[in-house]
Amino acid sequence: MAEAQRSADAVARRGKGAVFAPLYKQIKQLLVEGLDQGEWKPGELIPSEFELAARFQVSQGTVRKAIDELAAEHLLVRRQGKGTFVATHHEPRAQFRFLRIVPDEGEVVPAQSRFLECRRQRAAADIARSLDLKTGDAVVFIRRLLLFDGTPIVLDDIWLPGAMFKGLTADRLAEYHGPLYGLFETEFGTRMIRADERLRAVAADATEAELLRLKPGAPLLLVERVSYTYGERPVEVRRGFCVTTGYHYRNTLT
Amino acid sequence: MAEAQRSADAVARRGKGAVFAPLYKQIKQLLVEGLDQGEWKPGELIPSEFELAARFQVSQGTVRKAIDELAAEHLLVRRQGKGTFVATHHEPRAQFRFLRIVPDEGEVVPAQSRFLECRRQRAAADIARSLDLKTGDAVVFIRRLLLFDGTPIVLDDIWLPGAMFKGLTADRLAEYHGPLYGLFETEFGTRMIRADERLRAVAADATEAELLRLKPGAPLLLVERVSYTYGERPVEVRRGFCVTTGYHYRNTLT
DNA sequence: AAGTGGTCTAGACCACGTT
DNA sequence: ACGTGGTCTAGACCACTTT
Repeated sequence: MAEAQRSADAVARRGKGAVFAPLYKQIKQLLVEGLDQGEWKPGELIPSEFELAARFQVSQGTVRKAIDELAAEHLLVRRQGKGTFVATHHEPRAQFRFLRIVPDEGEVVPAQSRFLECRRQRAAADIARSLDLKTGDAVVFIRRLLLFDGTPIVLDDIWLPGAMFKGLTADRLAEYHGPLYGLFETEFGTRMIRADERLRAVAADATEAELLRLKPGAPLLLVERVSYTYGERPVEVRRGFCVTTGYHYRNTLT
Repeated sequence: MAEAQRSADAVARRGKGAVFAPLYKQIKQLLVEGLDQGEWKPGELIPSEFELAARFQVSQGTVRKAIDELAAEHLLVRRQGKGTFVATHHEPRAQFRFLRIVPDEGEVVPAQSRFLECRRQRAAADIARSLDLKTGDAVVFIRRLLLFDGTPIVLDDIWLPGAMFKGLTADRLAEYHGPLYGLFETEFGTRMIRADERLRAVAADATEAELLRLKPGAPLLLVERVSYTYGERPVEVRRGFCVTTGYHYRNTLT
């Protein structure tokens, strides 16, 4: 593309007072839309950089920069010699990205899930607000225990938008093995890509104490999470009560 | 630089069985060494991309990629039209990078520090191990309260290598205003660039309860931090006891 | 006007994986 | 041998800041 053409494009890209976005950001946005709309599904190979460059009428380097950022955000995964793939919660590398509770010593080992409840209900005001729903809208409520080495360590209460998770039942959960986000991705086409968490220390109430085999009043780490899919759309609220004797929540500040 | 020369370099870069590193990674390493050795100090302007390219005998694009990564890691800060600067804990943008305790509602506001203790002591075994010291080596111990809006919210116990923080006294702390890491950077030439944290819920003991105006046994969020400077060298151990009523620890999973 | 980082392009070659 | 991503270069122009 000639330089004069480039300049014209750069100008054309801005509307009257509209926000300016570099070409590679626009390409990035187009790729996210493709992912969001399911053009390429988790685990699949996306077109090569040159193919995408031809499709979008830009140079390969511009596509590369867009993909670079998407790979940094874990939406895509590059594999040298093979191509670029849509990230999935099923691959081992992504397995522990959202699991921050680990044993003080020893290996990070997959946890076992025990589902206690799974039913449809109407969203309370706070849950509805977090999920961008209206109070009283249908939600799926899940309660489960995470066991490490046979010991219950985390009690999770989870709320999901009912419209998005039709057909999610206790049986479906019980027969599934692997990370919950893998199930959501494969069975319901909803991929979690980001989450905000708020952590607190609280005293265990009677229910939590019984399920986690503690005395009421024992300190628990409460992790309140809101997870987002493509386009910053909230799709999960989770409250995890964690036993932190022998286990901790790990974090790296960068 | 001619392509044949390039190839020769690429081969020359590998020793016998030595690890391969792309040129830009090597440039990045050289820049980190310059930062570590104080060639450019926090807040200062580093040479332009073209100057660095000339110095290291590579193209500007290669220097750019090295700087890109260092900027992503918050070691450098780019400012369009002005140049690239060494990151500092004094600038507002970096102010809250290591402060994760925030009020549930309202603005993130700077906390007030009240120093309770500052003395030299011999390192206990666990502290020594975390700081890469020997048990019994000199360390500086600091105890302080962080107050938000006049209320004590965090009790921090901090250990620093004695050799690195000669001359750090209670008076020095008391007369200083601003983030602790700013003081460390300016007065002791030690810049914190990364930290690992382990979070737990614990019950307040008598001392913690008194200082934080709680009842003994009240749940507290315990944040154990090890901070690192250039080259992954640990330089601080911190144990923060946090009141999480009205405040929480915020985190984003990406 | 001059200097800096920011974007975009085009083309070369290297490293890796598959055919 | 071929196709993919990964690195490196060179040069153009844009956007921002200071002189």
